[in-house]
Amino acid sequence: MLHEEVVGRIRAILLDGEIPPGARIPERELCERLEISRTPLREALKVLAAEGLVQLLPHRGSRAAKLTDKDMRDLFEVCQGLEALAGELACERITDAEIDAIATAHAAMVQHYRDGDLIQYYRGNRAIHEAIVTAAGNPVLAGLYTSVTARIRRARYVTPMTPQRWAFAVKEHEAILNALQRRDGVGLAHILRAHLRHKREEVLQAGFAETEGGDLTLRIA
Amino acid sequence: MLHEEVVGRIRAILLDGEIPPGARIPERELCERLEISRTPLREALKVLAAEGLVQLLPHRGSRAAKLTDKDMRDLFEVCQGLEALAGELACERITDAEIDAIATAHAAMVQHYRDGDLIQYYRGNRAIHEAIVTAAGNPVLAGLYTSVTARIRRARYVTPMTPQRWAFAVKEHEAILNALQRRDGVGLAHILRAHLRHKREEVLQAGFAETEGGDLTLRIA
DNA sequence: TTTTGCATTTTTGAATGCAAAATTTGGAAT
DNA sequence: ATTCCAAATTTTGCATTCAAAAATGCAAAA
Repeated sequence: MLHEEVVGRIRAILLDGEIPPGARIPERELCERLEISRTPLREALKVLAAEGLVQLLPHRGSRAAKLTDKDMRDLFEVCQGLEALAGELACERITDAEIDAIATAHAAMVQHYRDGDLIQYYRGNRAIHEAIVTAAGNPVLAGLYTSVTARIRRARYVTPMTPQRWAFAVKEHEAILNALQRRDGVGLAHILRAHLRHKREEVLQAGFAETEGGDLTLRIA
Repeated sequence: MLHEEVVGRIRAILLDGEIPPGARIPERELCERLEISRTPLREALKVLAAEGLVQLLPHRGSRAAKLTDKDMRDLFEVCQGLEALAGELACERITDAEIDAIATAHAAMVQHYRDGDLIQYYRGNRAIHEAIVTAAGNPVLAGLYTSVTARIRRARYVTPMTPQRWAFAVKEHEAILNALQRRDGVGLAHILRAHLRHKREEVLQAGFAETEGGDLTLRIA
């Protein structure tokens, strides 16, 4: 198994919440499970620590990183900046085909909204944001975005989605698609920022309780 | 020696250009020099690879990362976004004392400009930008900024600084300080973006020739 | 019953050793 | 002289091993 693959698999374990935030990472167990020895495992853990997903305590092992409210706020702030930048760049560089693909994804997402399928809605939502970042054509930006969103998602916050908020989010997405189609970079940046600011407010207001055995289910309040 | 220290020392070696971009990283030599064995060294190299300073080639060792023009462009673009964000946040959060400190640093930098001391000027310049990022009060942002600027600086580009360009850069810095003092976040963001865009154009135009034994001296054309 | 000090066990962090892969070297054939 | 191929050497990647640090458990004392 290649180094990058080891990193990827542990990252997945963390993102899936299989090892909850704050929990110790059992080296021996992971070694057995991944069928590797401690050396490559530890190399991977150090990389993930640099990414912010793992916390290394000298001589006291590693833990799955636990985010504070402040961390969460900071991450959202950066994410806003990255998405706004991506939106501006995307408007300069996106192809018609890419716009069409996003429009299709948008329509599918709206259908999930109408169906009341929150999980599929979130999935589609994410795909759209990622498509915009990809369309920006900047791998450095894409890398940072992936890393930051992973850390946010890692904090398995569960905001109770209200019908009003949901409806509003969909409206915002209409505006996002519209700005993209008009290739209005500045406008898109503004909308994306506002969109994320709202999301952040919801999340922080809900307290995104990062508890050990926290439940993962998406709720509709 | 602690893990973080090993990473730091190797990073310094790379940033100093002691191992030039594209050159192989001699594991054995570095081990002897840092007086550590290969295990911790390799852990550090993997972390630096995740940061983008080192390139790992499976079964073929590691090299100091070499940036293409595209990489450089991407890094500058992201840097612009990060600084703009930092500027906006800084205007919301900066204290009077911090503004005073930056004003002092600015004055010192202008004096270096008048003295024609390019090295000191660059040093002061960097300090100001870093102070703005710090004033944003967002460690996540600060971390990304550090990492991105390190990679840019790593590409020891040497733009021949012309008197006109230098004078213009100083003018821009006056505007930066002014916007900060007025706490005009949007304005500051714009200025910072333009400032970096100009810098990028200079660098890319100069070709930032990333040659093995490239000279490190700062020039005034 | 709770707390403190010490011995034991476990776990971490690093060095060494070994097998596999790649590079280099040397020689032969064209 | 050049090119191609095979052997030798070097280097990589990982498993194992070893020393040190921290956690645990237990007994004795308050």
